[in-house]
Amino acid sequence: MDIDQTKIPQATAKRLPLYYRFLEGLQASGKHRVSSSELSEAVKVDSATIRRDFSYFGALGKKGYGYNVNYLLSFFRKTLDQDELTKVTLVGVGNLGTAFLNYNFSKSNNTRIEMAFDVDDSKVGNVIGDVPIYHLDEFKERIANNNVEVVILTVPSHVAQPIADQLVGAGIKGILNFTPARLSVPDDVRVHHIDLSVELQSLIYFLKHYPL
Amino acid sequence: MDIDQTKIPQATAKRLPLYYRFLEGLQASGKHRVSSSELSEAVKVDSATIRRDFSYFGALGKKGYGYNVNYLLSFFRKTLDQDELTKVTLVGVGNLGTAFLNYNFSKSNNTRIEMAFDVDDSKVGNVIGDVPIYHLDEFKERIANNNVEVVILTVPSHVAQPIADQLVGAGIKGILNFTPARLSVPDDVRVHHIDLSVELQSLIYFLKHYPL
DNA sequence: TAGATTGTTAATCGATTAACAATC
DNA sequence: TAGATTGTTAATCGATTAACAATC
Repeated sequence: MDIDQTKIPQATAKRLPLYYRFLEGLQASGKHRVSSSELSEAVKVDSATIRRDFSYFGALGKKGYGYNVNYLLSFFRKTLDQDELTKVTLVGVGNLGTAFLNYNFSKSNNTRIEMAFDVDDSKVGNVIGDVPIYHLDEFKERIANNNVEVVILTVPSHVAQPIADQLVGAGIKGILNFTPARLSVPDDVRVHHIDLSVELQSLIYFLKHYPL
Repeated sequence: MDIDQTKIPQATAKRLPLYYRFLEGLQASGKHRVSSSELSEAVKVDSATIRRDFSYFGALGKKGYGYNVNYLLSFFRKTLDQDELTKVTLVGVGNLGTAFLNYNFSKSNNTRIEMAFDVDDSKVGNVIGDVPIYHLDEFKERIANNNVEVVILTVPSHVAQPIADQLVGAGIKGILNFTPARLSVPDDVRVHHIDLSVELQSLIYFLKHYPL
């Protein structure tokens, strides 16, 4: 029943959550109206890019006026499915995993870390940041009952691939991979990779070799 | 004394640390020779892209043979300044900050988190993962003695901008920003932004709207 | 030599952005 | 109307990749 959004560029799609979050802030502060140049200043994206991004969804603004905050927000709420709760699971309750459980991502969002998994029996049975920790062996049965599609993967890198295989076998369709390992997954599984050490290394490289 | 590397595309520069890490693994496993297609399989980057990336640095391989692991590795070691230690500081010892301190990034690398800072007196004076925690008020004087150029920023988002201003005032040139806030910094300061919640949101958006 | 694999050419693709006519 | 700001055109830019001549 979707309008064909296939043509929306990936770069645009990646910015949508950012726009959304800022618009929430605007609404909370009671603003009713915003221009692409104000938005640009706030989210650090060129104003032409913002107008172009919005235009993929039709004519959302009014010439000479700008955009109506409430309208834009409710439009993006639908577009981003902010009404449906997306259930997320975390696998690997180490340093980083624990931080994410406490952090709890979800703050006022449509996502919620429902459960976490680990193989360490001293962690299994505990609750961190309201999230219960189960043994990884129970993964498949637990998510089957729970309709989970996305996993945040924070395990040691040498077990990342076998565990990813297990997750995929259990029906997971999206993995947010914080492991250094490059995962091999079937075509219908989407992996977004955040490689913290590469990020730090490349920042340093840029600093030394691309003076501003 | 640098060769002019200004022309190396940013996309290439971002992949260098990745190549480097994988080559270290190859060397450790005793391999002497590797082809662009083997590399491609491992790091999930098209083999033509890899050859193109390498070619920015000259002819690093041999036709019909591939690349010599040791040679490539020592070349990239120089290029990535893996011999110089880059001192890094972490600001904001909350959940995420603590995870990074324990995690310690640096594992066998050229980076080391030297110090951490927070404003919470119950944290100041502690040591986490060998890293001492100081009060943020001491930031400027402590880094002045220490030659630190890069900060990992893991503070609450509502204080991110004022604290960034303070860091910049102390002479910091690179910030790895884990805050949702979009930072305004002078032109000569480089900010890489990792927005965890946007990453999760956009993964979910892709899953729902870009079926594979 | 025969086989393998590089380095590069050339085409394609996706994303960005200046500029401005349209129009509220 | 005068002023402001959109939505879009057109140009530019940066990155990717198929294909293949060169050559080890």
